[in-house]
Amino acid sequence: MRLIRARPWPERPVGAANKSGNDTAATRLVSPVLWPLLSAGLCSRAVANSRPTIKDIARVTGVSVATVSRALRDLPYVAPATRSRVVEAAAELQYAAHPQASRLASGRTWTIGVVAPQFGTWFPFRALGGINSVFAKAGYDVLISMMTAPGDRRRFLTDARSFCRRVDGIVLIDTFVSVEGDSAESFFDRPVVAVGEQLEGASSITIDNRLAARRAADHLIGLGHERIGLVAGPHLADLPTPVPEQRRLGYEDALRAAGQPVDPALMVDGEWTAAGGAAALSALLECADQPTAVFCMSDEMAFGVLRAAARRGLAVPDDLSVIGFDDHDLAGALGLTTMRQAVDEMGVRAAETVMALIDGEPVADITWDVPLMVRETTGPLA
Amino acid sequence: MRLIRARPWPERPVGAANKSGNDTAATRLVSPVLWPLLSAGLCSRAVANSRPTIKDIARVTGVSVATVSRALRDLPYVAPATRSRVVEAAAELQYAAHPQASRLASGRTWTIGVVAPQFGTWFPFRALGGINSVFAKAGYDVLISMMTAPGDRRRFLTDARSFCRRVDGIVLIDTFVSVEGDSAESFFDRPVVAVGEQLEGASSITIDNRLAARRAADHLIGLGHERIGLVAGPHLADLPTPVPEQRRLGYEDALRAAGQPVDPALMVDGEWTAAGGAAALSALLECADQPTAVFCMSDEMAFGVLRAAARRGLAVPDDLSVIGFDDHDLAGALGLTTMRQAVDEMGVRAAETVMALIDGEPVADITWDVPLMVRETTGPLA
DNA sequence: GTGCCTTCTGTAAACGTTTGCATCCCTGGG
DNA sequence: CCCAGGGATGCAAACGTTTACAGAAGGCAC
Repeated sequence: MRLIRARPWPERPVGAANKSGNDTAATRLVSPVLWPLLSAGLCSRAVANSRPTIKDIARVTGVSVATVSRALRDLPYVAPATRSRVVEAAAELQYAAHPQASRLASGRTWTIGVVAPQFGTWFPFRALGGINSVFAKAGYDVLISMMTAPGDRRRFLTDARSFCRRVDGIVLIDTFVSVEGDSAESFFDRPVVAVGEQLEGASSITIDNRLAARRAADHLIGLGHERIGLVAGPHLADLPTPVPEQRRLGYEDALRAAGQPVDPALMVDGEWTAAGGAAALSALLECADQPTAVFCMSDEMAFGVLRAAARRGLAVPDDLSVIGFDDHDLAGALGLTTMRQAVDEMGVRAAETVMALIDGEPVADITWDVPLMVRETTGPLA
Repeated sequence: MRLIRARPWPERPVGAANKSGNDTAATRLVSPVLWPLLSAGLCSRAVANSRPTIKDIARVTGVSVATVSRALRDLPYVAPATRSRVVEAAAELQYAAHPQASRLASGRTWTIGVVAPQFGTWFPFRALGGINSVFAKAGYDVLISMMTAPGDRRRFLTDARSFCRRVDGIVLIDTFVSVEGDSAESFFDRPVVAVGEQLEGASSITIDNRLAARRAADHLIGLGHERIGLVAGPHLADLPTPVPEQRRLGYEDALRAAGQPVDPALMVDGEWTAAGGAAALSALLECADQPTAVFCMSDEMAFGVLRAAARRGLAVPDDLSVIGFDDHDLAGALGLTTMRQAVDEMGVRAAETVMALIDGEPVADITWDVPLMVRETTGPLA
């Protein structure tokens, strides 16, 4: 991709030339259209700085700024001939509206805020990819913001209030913020869509974690396994998410429905990381009655489990079946059986939902399906 | 994290109440400070909408808006007593400056644009994490933008020009944009820092791909390997990056320095994906003279190679040594020997560099070190 | 011809800040 | 006592749009 030169009249010593009007042809670097205006001293600072304003277009075309504004925004009540003259002049001058001015006057920012506790982990990152692709097409800017635990509450509130004003709508990703005594929409004063969580006053795009976990465990049970370990993700101190609990409950649901005992010794902590998953498998294998299958609450932990199994010489799935949760980028290539959480698609849908809300259309909460992806790490009990 | 109620005077039917002044005590939901102003009809629309402006603070404290503006921004020439009165009133009214208005008047947007060809891949994502953490602390907003091949050039240019105006500085991640006939800085009219690429007129944070690749191959050579395969990433059609070629050259440098032949049959395409890496290993193993070690241009491809090796019953590193490139999140946990490209640190540095440029400080280009991380997938020739 | 739409255009007032300049007051040196 | 100087403050003009409102011109029915 090549960018062509964007500034046809660059770096001229503005103030002097503009005011004294003693330019010679040699120093003329301005657009032919603009030149008469400049030399007549009719030019605003912005133009001299090579940024034409709506006023300059008005002067070039001989209409008022109001008409220019209407013409460029495709509003009605502009004569076709006038409109095309204005549009042409704008193109010639390479006019682009000053975003801040337009926003101040109209109140519309054409920006969407995407808020996540962090942008260093798989989930928000994948969601952001989907979200961004939609907004880019629709002409919205995407402003990202990490919502961290408020050390200074007053500062935090000011920031949050200020943030809202910069955007037309908000997408929350896994923030698990509870808005005390107020709905999300009225707190943020903007349409809000929550991905991966339920929030009062916000539309939500979620999955049924409990059901999905149950179906993962059911898959193992269906293969004949009777000792099924759980590699759980812990609660994070500053993130009050119900997700790990829901997945644990789903796992227990499946065991109970199958008449299997729920054994705390089979439930270990994997820290949401591959290294944690590897350690978790070691812990599980120290059980007197070792599991023949393991359900991991995330694919990353499952990768760790697979690695640890390989090092111990356990064959997967013959000696040990492993199922994950997420359908991480690498899961397919590594053959991991898992529950597919289509985060990018959820992000796309979240973006579409925000835009619908902004346009005043009614929307419904969505529970996204979590299909089982059977690959090569699960098999029948040997 | 809990958010306390942000709007002490919500949802009152503004126009009517404000103008007619017939409010009863029962409908009083406004702040005690604000109430007298409201009932006296002294209130601006923004306040009635529960957004106090600088004018309201001026009225409450009995000073001019200029003084309020100065006081809140810690400018000199404000009496301590005045300043504290203003600050208190602002806190009481939960005042936050209107971002667009402030930006229009001052020209400073307090926003940084981060541009990448896509936000769905490992590199820009990790970089964004580092970049965002810095800017969040420094009080900058982060605006992300995908730079896609311009289908409509005029539209693209307008967009680019408009984008620039929204930001104080720009971070380019792996965009490999060439700015025809103009330097990046003058094209964008803003300070520009490029991560992972060199660009005229931009400060760059890069690695020496050729040298790093050479050191990866040297590591294998040092272990005694004499048939070393290369799993290469292809050029992507719309992304004219020199990276794959540089890494290939580094690989060849190492072979030549060791007196080993450069055999085209040992260089195969891995498509930058794990699946592609797996396929690439299959191709390599069809050589008459099979490689005993493989250098992969990315960790993701290396993961695919490891997986394919395991399926074929090849022991790593005894039958096959594998080295990757990147130090992907999972590389450590999976024991992959690799060249560490500390993308998040590079992102942090890029962010700091942009801020330095904005503040007018001089900065130098940086070549980031790429250390060898020896783990468990490489070993001496058996 | 008159009155009334409709279409088109212009005037000017927002929008909520920042900032150059003028003014006022106070202090201290002469 | 006068005057210079500087701290503190206010006034008002930007900044570049959008938009309510007014008015002009033309068409049409009566």
